[in-house]
Amino acid sequence: MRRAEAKAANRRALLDAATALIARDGAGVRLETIADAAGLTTGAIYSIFGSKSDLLVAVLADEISRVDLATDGYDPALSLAAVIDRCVQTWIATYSGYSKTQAAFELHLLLSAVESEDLRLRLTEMLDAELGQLARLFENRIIDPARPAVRTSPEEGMAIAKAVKAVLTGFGLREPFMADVSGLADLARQSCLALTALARRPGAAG
Amino acid sequence: MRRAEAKAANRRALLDAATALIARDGAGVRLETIADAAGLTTGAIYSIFGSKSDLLVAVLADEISRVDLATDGYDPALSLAAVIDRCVQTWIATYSGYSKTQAAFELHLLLSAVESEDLRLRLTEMLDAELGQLARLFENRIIDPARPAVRTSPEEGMAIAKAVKAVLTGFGLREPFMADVSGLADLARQSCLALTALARRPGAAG
Amino acid sequence: MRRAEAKAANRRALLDAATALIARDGAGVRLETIADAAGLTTGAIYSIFGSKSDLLVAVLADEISRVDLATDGYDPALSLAAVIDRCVQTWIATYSGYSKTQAAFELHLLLSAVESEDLRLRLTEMLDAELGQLARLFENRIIDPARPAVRTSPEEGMAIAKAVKAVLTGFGLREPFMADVSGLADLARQSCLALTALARRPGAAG
Amino acid sequence: MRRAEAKAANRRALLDAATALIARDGAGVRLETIADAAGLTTGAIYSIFGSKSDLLVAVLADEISRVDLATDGYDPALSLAAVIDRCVQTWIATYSGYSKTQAAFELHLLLSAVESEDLRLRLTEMLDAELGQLARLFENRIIDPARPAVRTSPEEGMAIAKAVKAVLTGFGLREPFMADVSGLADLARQSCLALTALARRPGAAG
DNA sequence: GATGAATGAGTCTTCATTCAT
DNA sequence: AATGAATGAAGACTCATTCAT
Repeated sequence: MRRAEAKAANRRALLDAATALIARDGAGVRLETIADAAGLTTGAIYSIFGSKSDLLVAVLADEISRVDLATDGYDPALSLAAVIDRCVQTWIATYSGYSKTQAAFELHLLLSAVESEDLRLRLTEMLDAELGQLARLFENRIIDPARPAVRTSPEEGMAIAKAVKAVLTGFGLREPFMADVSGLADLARQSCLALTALARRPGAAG
Repeated sequence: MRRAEAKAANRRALLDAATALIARDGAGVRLETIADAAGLTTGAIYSIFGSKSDLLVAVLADEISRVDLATDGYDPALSLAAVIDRCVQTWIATYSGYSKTQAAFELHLLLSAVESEDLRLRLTEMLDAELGQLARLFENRIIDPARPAVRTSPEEGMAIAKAVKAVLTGFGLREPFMADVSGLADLARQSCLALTALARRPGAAG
Repeated sequence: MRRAEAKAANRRALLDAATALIARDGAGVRLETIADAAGLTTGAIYSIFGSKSDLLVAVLADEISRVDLATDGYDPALSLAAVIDRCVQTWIATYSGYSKTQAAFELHLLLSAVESEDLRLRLTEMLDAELGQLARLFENRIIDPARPAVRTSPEEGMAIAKAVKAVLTGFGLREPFMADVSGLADLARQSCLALTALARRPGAAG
Repeated sequence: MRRAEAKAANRRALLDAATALIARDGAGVRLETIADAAGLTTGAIYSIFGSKSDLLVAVLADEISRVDLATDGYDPALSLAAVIDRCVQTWIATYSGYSKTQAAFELHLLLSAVESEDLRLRLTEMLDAELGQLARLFENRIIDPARPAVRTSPEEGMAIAKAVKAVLTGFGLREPFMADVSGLADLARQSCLALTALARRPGAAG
């Protein structure tokens, strides 16, 4: 089984090299650059992934699966705000932690997917799955600690998931184009927390 | 001065053609395609703009200046929520109105800006100016109609401007990758309105 | 007659600008660069010269006519060596005097003429005329001061003219590609003087 | 090692095609023309040489190395005149033998080298090496058969080398621009032989 | 399974030239 | 006579992809 092991190792090396290079230079990186960084050749990419597009998809899936892990094991007793806060913190830690390259990475991939129908469809699938996970995290949550019986509906969970993702994506995308980024992470956090309003029922306001 | 007029007309024709084509096919469009659509030749693009990169910048500036016009003339008496609502409505009308092409257009431009340092710098400048306009729109606004004397500070105006822009950008970017987009515009609107929470002072909550 | 004067002035300005720029950048210079340097536009070049090729010919003719002037008025009593020496001195003074740009200029023109049949033919004509002048300068000259009656024949004059021109051209062409150019002008001079041997008859050696 | 062989063969085919085409059409030849003539594609040129400029350098180096071979194995006992004569004969045989194309070829390369700083520097290096070889060929040679002990110094060898090269270059360059080229090769030969005068010491004349 | 040399389609850019003003 | 905006043909270079080894 040496062959299989070697192939898996090469696969991982290419994935890592691609992730780092896409984050730095965008999805426009040359395959040769990626192959060189992984100590292989472009031919290996075709042996393992089949095409550049497929490599991008694999890189994206790999990245999303890492984030997915982070959405596991949230205490069902946490309030909506607390869950949102943890999600955002995780997101910020994940993306800012890698000194902005990770945020750039996702943006690069998302944006290049706009150009490719093939990539777009697969990405839609993956993002939808991610959204579903997030939505489940946000449903059946206490909205107002003063009224613990009132919980978010699945629809509200999905709405909040979409909104949270949009906010994080938006901040991530805008960040490279902002002259003053001080306090931006905190603003992103506050903005996400403000989204709890999406679950606040008219009747509850009284 | 026929010459100047002709040049201005050609410039506009190229700008319009480029805007439409970038929205449809991305910033990767061939210059010849743009030139053909404008009834001119690639040489004209170089005569007028100097390079493809400069054409992109011009298209972007042109587009932003159109949006700028939309931020003029807001009644100073409007509440924060009302102003945000109007902004979002304008944005939705502008971008959704063009059946997704405009959103795609901005994303395409952002994409190419991420790849090009030159473009990124100029875009930063333009977006900063746009953010400033928006911030001024949101400052000194009534937060809670019940207490008309309490107004948003310039800092809050800027924070809300950044957040609103992030939300709209995020929804715009995510939209092409969502399986179910029904009610998305309304969700975007509600999300932006939720951002009024960014101006709600701790002391005011009591 | 203002028109004619202005045209002549423009013609001269373009000629000077072209000469300087070709010497610096080669015959590949853009017409716009030349026009700019002359304070005119490319259209003016077409009004005055008709085409780039014609401009190059005009520049060349202009340059040769300047050198022609230098071949006038040589004392018929001078020996062959003395005449050669004066020619070389003049050449060196002319070309080195302009801090190497003039030599580069002629080389640029000669070399670009290799590419264009049209230019080549006209250049052949002009260089032939120049060669004829030079040949007349070298014919009927005293070869050996000890035997003043023995003179160079017209054929010898032509042969020496061709050889002198070849030597000067060769040094001029090689010069930009030499690491050590110290003493090169003197070497060129000595080489030309050595060419007097072309007129030394076998019988004269005894 | 079939791969390496194939690559070497392709390299040679491109070099040969480039040499022939540059001689015929100048350094301005299209890469596609060269590739076609070699039975390859432009991509191969980039794979093997990296750029057009590098191809030109390779062609030049290749050509010079061929001439280098011709400077080997000269009998140390030959007199200066004899060595010069052999060099010139070789040169004439090489360049005239190819019915003007080789001369044109070198001129074309020199031309493009004048325009490109990069090429110029590399050419300077190569020509300097060539000059060194030639200089060694001319040093320690008998100047006057009557006085075999008197030999050329290294400095004289270098001076003669420079002069011989200049003469040959000059004749090569002028040749395409001469109306009457009959006897030109012989004139070039006689001119080079006349350069032995550069080694004739004042004291030796008595 | 990996190599890497070669492919070949794709596109930006340059610039001599034209011509309406 | 000069302007300068536009033309349009030409050509270098890139890079994802293929395939014989």
